[in-house]
Order: sequence, then structure tokens, then C-alpha cells
Amino acid sequence: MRRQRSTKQRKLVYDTVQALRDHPTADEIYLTLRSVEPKISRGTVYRNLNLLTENGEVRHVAMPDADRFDWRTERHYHLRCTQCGAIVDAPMPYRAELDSQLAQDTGFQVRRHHLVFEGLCPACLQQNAEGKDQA
Amino acid sequence: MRRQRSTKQRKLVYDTVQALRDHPTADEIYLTLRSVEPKISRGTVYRNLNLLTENGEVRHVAMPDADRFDWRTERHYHLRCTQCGAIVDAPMPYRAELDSQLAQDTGFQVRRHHLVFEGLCPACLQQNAEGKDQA
DNA sequence: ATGGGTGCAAAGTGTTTGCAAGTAT
DNA sequence: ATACTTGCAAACACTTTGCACCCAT
Repeated sequence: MRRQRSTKQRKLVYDTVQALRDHPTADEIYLTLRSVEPKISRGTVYRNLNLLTENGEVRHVAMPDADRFDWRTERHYHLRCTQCGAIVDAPMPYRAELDSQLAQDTGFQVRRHHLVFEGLCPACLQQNAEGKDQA
Repeated sequence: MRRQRSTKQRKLVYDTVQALRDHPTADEIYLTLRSVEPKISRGTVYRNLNLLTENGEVRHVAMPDADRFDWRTERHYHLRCTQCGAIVDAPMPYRAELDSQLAQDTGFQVRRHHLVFEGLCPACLQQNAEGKDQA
């Protein structure tokens, strides 16, 4: 059977996800990490992110631009600004009852759901308002 | 100002999305289309899917494997089987109040949300049960 | 006749993988 | 010593794009 080793790189990837709490992409994690461990490779970052996700130590968040990673491992929702791309956690509890309700209604075994809100963040709204004044 | 022309290819792409009601990918649409219009190119299919989406004539559905397209244009939720990849519409109404509630709570201007359930479809559940009997 | 659209192929992006060398156990 | 892991680069999968020709208006 295969046993997972504890390597410096894996620890660094984990620590970086914990440190960067703004839902970084694999590449952002890689770039951050490179200043600490210049020889680390993208492949290693991707592989470790996948391993850590399987282990449940970090959480994978699929976004339209790229896969992102989240230090929070409990299920929760996200809110994305379609203008600047910022992603924040939505202050809204996970509604597990939706899963069981849908299971009842469809015959599927529903494991979970992903909920992503889209809109404009306060900063972008403000910026747009200023831009309009000038125009 | 730019005016959109009506071309044979655009009509074919639209008709194919309407005909394939199982949330096809761009490539599936391309392959289907090729039997009718052998010289059509992937680029044209992608371009027209993007145009039709902007026009609101079809709906774009982001899924982990690829972008998919939906003949239903009203907002609705999806249910994906993580085993066979099937995607079906979730029999659950769009909850617009979540958008306004989150807007209140965060200061974002929330335009919409995407909700995707994940689980196992009845067919895969059945198949797994049979497999287990044999093992 | 204009300028948007098409077909083709090349280029882009994000992610995975084959391989030989390195290293945790 | 064993076999998991790494670094590197090539390979992948999906999508976009440059360009010359075509065609709807």
C-alpha cells in the first residue's frame, strides 16, 4: 500500500494556502512559493494541491478562470466580483436541506452542492460611479 | 455600430443546442453539426456559441470538464452525476431572494448565482449496487 | 461594396504526466 | 533499500485568435 510522505514542498504548499486566504490559484501559490523555495516546480505545486484536497486539508474551489484553493475546509458559498475577479466567502450558512430535498425529488444520491454568487464588489461599484462622474 | 448577420452556421449552432437538450459541450455540438455541415470548423462553433450566449439565445453552463450550453435560457439549477457526468436540470425554483439577501449583507451588487448539485444518478447507483453483488 | 463571418491552423491557458534523479522512511 | 516525490519539460484538453477568403446585407 502507498503511504504519503511529509515533504518540505508539501508543507510549503499547505502553509501558503493557509497564509493566502483570498482563494489563490495554483499559479499564484506557485509564484508566492518561489520566493521561498526558488527551485519548486509548478508540477509539484499542482500535485500537492491535489493531494491536499484529497486529504481534505485544503478545499478546491472551481472558478471560471481557474481552479482555486481555500484554507477553509467546511462547506461554504462564494461571492465573485465579475469586474475585478475578487472572490470572498459568502456570509450565508450551507443549506444541507437542499441536498436532501433534491435527493427526494430526483432519486439522485446528492452529496453536496456548490453555490457561487456573481456581482460587483463595493470597490468596483465605487470606482464605476467615479468613472461615470468624469465621463 | 456593428450589426450581426444571420448565417447558416449560426442558425445550425442554435438549432443544435435546441435539439441536444442534455447540456452538450462545444465539441459535442461541433461533432453533431459536422454530419450536417462537414466543413464547419470548431472555431465557428465556439464563436457562435459565445455570440448566442451574449444574445441570450442560449445559456452557458460552466462545468468542471468544459463549458456546456443549455437551450433553457431562464435561470435554473443543475444536478451533475460525478460518476457518469450526466447533467440534468434540478427541479427547484431559482431563489432570487438569496441574491438580494446577500447584497444587503455584503454591499455587493449581486446579479445572480449559480448552483450545482453533485451526486450519483439513479442509473449509476443501480449499476454500483449490481457491481457490489458480483464482487 | 462593405465589413461581419468562416475555415484553417497556430497560439493560448490551465493542468497533467513521463522520466530520471532525489529523499523520507 | 524502497518507493514516494521532485524538477523539468513535454503533453494535454479546451478555447481563442490571426488571416485570407467568402458572403449577407
